[in-house]
Amino acid sequence: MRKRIVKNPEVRQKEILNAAQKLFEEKGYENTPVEAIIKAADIAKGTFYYYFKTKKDVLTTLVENIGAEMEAHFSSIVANENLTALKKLKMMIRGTEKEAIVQSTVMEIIHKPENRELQEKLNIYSLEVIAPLLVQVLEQGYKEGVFNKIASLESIQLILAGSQFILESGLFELSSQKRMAYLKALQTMFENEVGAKSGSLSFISKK
Amino acid sequence: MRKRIVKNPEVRQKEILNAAQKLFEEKGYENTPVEAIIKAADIAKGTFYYYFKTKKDVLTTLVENIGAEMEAHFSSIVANENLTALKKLKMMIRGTEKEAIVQSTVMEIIHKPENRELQEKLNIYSLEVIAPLLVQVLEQGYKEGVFNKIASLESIQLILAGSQFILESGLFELSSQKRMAYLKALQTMFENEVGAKSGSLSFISKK
Amino acid sequence: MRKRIVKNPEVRQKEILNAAQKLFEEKGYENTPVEAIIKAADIAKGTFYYYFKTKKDVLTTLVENIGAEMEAHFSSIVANENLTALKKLKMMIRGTEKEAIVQSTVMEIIHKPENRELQEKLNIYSLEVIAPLLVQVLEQGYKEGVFNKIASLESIQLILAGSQFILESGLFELSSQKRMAYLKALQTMFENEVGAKSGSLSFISKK
Amino acid sequence: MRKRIVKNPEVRQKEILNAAQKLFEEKGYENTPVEAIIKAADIAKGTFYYYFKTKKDVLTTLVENIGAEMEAHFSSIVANENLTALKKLKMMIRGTEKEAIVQSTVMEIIHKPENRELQEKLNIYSLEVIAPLLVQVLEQGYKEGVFNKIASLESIQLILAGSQFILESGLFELSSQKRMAYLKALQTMFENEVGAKSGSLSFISKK
DNA sequence: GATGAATGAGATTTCATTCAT
DNA sequence: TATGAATGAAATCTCATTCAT
Repeated sequence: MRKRIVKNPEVRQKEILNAAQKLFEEKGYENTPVEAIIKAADIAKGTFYYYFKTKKDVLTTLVENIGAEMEAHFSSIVANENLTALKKLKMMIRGTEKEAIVQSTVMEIIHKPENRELQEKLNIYSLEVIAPLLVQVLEQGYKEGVFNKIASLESIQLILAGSQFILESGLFELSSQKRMAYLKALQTMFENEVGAKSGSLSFISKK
Repeated sequence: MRKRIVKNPEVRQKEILNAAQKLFEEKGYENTPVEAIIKAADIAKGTFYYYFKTKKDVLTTLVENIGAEMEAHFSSIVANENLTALKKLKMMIRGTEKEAIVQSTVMEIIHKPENRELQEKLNIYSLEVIAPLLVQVLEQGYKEGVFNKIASLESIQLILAGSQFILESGLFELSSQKRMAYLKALQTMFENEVGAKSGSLSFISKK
Repeated sequence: MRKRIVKNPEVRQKEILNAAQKLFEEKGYENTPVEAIIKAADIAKGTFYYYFKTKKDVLTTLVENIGAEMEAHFSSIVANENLTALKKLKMMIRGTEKEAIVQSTVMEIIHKPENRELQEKLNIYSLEVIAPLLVQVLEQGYKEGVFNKIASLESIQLILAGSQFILESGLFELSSQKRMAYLKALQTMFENEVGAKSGSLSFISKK
Repeated sequence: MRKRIVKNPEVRQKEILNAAQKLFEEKGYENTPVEAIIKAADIAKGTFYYYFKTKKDVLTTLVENIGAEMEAHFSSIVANENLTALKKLKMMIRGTEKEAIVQSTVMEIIHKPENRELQEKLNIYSLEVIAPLLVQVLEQGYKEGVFNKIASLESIQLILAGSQFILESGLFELSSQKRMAYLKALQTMFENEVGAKSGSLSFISKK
């Protein structure tokens, strides 16, 4: 029998989650047997089911955590008083170098078609949490005079949802030309929605 | 042992599809074991796999058929030379009474979150097939002078994808107020994209 | 974490036994997880295993206690110098009103087929402890002249074991007629074994 | 993947049963994991659960089969017109050399304490099937004049049940002396019940 | 003495899929 | 073409028991 290793439950749960995340990342959710998670986390099967009701439960928790990270990340951008609305928007849409790295892990997982489920949950999260933050930035932009309309939360969500489905779901194979065309469309729609000068949001479609 | 019942292959395949569609509708794709399909179709397991390579293959075929119906339906609208672009747009977006019925079956299936898979495939189909038809109508509208821009296929797809995810995925519980707000946003975006007079596409958000 | 509640060890053990007995009674030994016992006794798992080596150990202790009660009960009957052998025999086999109540709890537990284990252990106990007491009474009866043979311990045990298996195991569904037939057979066998007049032990089969 | 081996379902079931019986015999029911049966029968796990609902189901079927064998065996003895009642009784109780071998397999399984469950079922079977056959023989003996009473089915069942519990359950460790004492008691009880001359059933307790 | 996280063996279930007939 | 027994991977579930704190 394996040596009993007692740990702080939260730490243990975190470890299981980390192991699972790594595996989901590498193989996808469907292709990761619970057995693999157990081995990676170096725990007993019983322990797994002691911490999580089902395998899907791991996924849910994972997404919730990732979502919370995203929220923290974007919130901090929005809260930063030293940035202009445009700067913020750019950071939120394109990511900065540093943040891009943070994102990469998350996004790699998300962008695999096997991870549809994860993806979908995260998309929902984006719409519910990130979209309102975007709106805040747009309002700031309106105050700053770079935008002359305030886009509704709904329209932002529609655009976000659309771009997630098309650009990030991995359900479409997009040539870089195709992708660019979508980004251009996105840029235009955004500019329209906020009443920004044409081209002012060109960072959206800049490679 | 069951009596060996030989049937016209196409008939047999249709029977399996019908049985499967009904079950997917009721229970969702994931919650419908092949076992259930073969019972409903009154065939042996082997027969199922004689007609379909995999369970997913049934889904794919089903979606293709539904998609083809959708395409036929929308194509006929688009091809109808007696209709104005606005009429066509309205019919395509809202459906006429008759078509609404046709759609209902399809839509019932689609709107359940259990049917993620079915839904997604159909959404893709919509973007690939219906969106171009919509663009054709928009072009007709441009010629007719009701629109003063030609929206790009990409922007139409983005909008369509967004509204499908938010309004039709069943992933969000939408109060009728919320739904209305989204429809309004959709209307505005559409009007912006085609350069139509504000309110000219009010049918989108009319209850 | 639960507050650490320290109690008198004997009290604690008694509480665990009581909780277990109640559960075994209701659900049977096999269908009572240790989990249930600790909840009922409001203790931690570790505490359970501090007091009892195994789950079966609880059962054993329980049976020993019940057995000791039974022994005390029957011993007191046997030791009573004011009773004739026949009276004693009657009390031991039929029970008096008062004793019947005492027995009821025990017997309720015993008579369920789920409680095979408990039952079996108690049956063994009966054979080892009660049977010798019965023999003592038979010897008294011999001295009193109501019996003209002294039955061997072995024959008494065989009869006792048989009647326990058939009449009290709960493994057979017995109509009252059937049960009566067995009791009659039992009476006759007993009378034969002790050389009593036919009918002198009729209390065995009296309803 | 293992080569698919299709067999007549009855044959396959028999094979599983045989494998299980052998293992139960060697290790006992509780100590035989389903996994072991699967390996021994060289089948897939799915196949096991395709043929048997649960592990216990195997046991039940096994006992039913054994019971049927027993019945056939004893029935043939009873039906044999060339044998006297005493001969038959002897064969049924002691077994002939040949039959003893047949029995040995069965009995080895049964006599292990781990197999309580199997044992109990078989005991019940004995009482329901074998006891009536015994009564038939006793009736034959009555006609032949060797017995002068006809024992009731109930009394035979009580005796049988008692001897099974004490002598064959494995719940008691019996010295050969002790065993002999029980057999003697049994002999006497039997003689009493059928009104046979004392000693006429001495084969019961002959070593 | 007391706690509850951790263990791991094993039974079941679920199911898509394969293949000998 | 059609059949259904057979497969096996994987998810769960159930639990008695252990042990570091």
